[in-house]
Amino acid sequence: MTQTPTVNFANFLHELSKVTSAMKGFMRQKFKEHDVNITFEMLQVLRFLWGKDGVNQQEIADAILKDKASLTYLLDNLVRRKLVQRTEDSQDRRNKIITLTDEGQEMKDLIMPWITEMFEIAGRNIPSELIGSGLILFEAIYLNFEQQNK
Amino acid sequence: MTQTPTVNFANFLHELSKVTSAMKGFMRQKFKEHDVNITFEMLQVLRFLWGKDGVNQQEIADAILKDKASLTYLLDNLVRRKLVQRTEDSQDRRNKIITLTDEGQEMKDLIMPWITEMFEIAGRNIPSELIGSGLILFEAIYLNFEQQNK
DNA sequence: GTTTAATAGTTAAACAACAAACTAATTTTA
DNA sequence: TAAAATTAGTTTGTTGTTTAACTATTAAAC
Repeated sequence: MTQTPTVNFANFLHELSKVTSAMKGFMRQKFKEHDVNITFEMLQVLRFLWGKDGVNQQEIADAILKDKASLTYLLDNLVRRKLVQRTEDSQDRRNKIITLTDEGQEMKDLIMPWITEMFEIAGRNIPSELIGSGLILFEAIYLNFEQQNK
Repeated sequence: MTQTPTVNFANFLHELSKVTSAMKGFMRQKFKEHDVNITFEMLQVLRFLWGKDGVNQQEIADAILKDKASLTYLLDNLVRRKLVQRTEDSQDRRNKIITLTDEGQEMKDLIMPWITEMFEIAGRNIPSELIGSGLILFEAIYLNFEQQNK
């Protein structure tokens, strides 16, 4: 067990924010260049649906780490843009089933290459073992907080 | 030079979000428990000022990675809570100098231990070399995006 | 079987982020 | 020095997040 100096961790958080905003910024730039009127957060929803369509809001929320109130709001905006639609689930009327519209489905072909490009840039000249360490590190930190909240 | 699979990176982003929200959640919890009416973002401003008081808004914005419009808003909220004050800079009247009030200064003694605790929890049982790898990784990713935007 | 729990989704209010347009002050440059 | 460019800060509009209270529906417990 090693004691990690606080100052090191403060740096860590700072760099982490820089990476997050660089990635968001990259996508925002792409959207702007191609006149695609969506946000990074809406993309998170679409990206999930491109992989698995026809689920309820809670499942999307859990998958992309947002609460259900945020999802309601995000989906309102996606419905307004005619990219997804809500249907009531006749099996369980508490659920609303979210499906992509044709337009929402088609966006995949346009946008997925940008995501690939973003990850390609991010990982440029970085050994995959280093990415692996990052993953292990994140999981360890997250587990530490989980442990704390028990 | 190793090619990093996209799927790996998507995971990376996901875990990164989990860590970020665990940390924000931890602080939010502390604030709530002790009836401290500030947010994580306001804390970022205070934390900077505890280290260096009496600077203009842009310097704070650059240091904590926010744009100046967000800073205007955050400072409005901090002024309303009587934790900081704005003064016009007589040397350069474009500037507004931000200083802590006594109350804002005193909060340091209350809150800093929570930040230390947060970092202590985060780093529990994590070798400092792994944190070091994380830092190197972030800096590399960030530089990749910087390079891209030249 | 009726009461109680839990689950899915919505709403409202306060807070925050981002872009774009704006004012005011200072610096550069021609 | 006068015009142009830069810098600091504000404002507005749209979007996103969080908490808490709320409705409706389903499942569990008694």
